[in-house]
Amino acid sequence: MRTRERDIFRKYLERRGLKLTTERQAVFDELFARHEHVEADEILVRLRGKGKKISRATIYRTLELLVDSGIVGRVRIGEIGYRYERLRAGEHHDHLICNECGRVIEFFEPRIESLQDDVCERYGFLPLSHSHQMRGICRQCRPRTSVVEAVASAERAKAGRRPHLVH
Amino acid sequence: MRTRERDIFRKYLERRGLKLTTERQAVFDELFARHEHVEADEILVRLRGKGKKISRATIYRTLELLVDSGIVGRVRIGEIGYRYERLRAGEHHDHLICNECGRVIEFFEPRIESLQDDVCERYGFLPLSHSHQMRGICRQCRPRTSVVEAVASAERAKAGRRPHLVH
DNA sequence: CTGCAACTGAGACTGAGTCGCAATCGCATG
DNA sequence: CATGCGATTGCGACTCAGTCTCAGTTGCAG
Ligand SMILES: [Mn+2]
Ligand SMILES: [Mn+2]
Ligand SMILES: [Zn+2]
Ligand SMILES: [Zn+2]
Repeated sequence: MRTRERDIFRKYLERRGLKLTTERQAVFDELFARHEHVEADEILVRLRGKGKKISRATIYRTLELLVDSGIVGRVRIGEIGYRYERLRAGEHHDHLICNECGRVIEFFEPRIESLQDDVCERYGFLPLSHSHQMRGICRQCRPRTSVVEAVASAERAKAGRRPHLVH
Repeated sequence: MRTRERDIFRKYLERRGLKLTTERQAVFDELFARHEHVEADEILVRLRGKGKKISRATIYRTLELLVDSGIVGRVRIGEIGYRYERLRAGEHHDHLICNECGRVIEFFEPRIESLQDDVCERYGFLPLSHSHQMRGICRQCRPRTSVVEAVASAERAKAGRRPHLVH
């Protein structure tokens, strides 16, 4: 399984004169085992839990390679740090993030993508990448959290760790 | 000047039983003096440069209040840390960020905003905030950096600090 | 004037991510 | 098999934005 992306990775390493070591294999396998948004240290504990011996530095170094090769995405989901996710070649998506349960919903809206290009053209800007995410309350959490309560919740949170309400 | 936002801030503090101290005034003034995307430590050195005595902790604490009050925005422009910008009440914008010169261009595209709501509705998601930014090469940097060179540049950068090409 | 909660500065602390380096590996060559 | 050599790894030190603690200060209400 995942031979498609494994090939891309192997070729990427080859082209750079790098080696497909067992450590790099292990990180790859862990990331491509299932689709999720996982942080670097989580990968570390999982691999260690499986009895594999690997260091934190190697995890980070390998993630960098995977991201550069284009088959892994690095996204800011929470306030701090990055999460990594496998990508299917040629596909793209953006994220909805629930402030209550942390759930991550992926979406793709071609009309938004196309309007982005319009905007860039308007400014003579050559787009190379973008990140677009919305934060709020997901379907599962909505019944429990009405609109007014959501605002109140944000209000309350100001005492402790407030959800990242940029803009 | 900026009495509109200053009033909002004052009322915000009042409602919470907090005080409008000289330190908080100073941070407010520095932020609202001109429109830009500035980091916390930059505010510190500027205020110190003006002979004001203020601590880093107070800067951060005040910025948190300003963001909570809704008159200041906190954005991730670079790879690390946040930048702060004054906001005009009721207005909103997103960002284009140049990978070459760091310039930040603000844009607002109502059709994107509206499509965002469509997407959220599709998933039963209640949107509370969003962040949307595109990275690439700005008009000023484009003549010097052709499309192919931009890719090559990204390629080259993989050795050193690569530009944040998420997705 | 007094009391008390809000504030502040200084510096210790946290935690994600990076870096330097010595030991090791994988492989090609003779 | 021995040698050479760049790539790789683990370890731990390090960085740096941001947070926290705490003791001393301020400012207002009673
Ligand atoms: Mn995703
Ligand atoms: Mn802006
Ligand atoms: Zn949820
Ligand atoms: Zn530029």
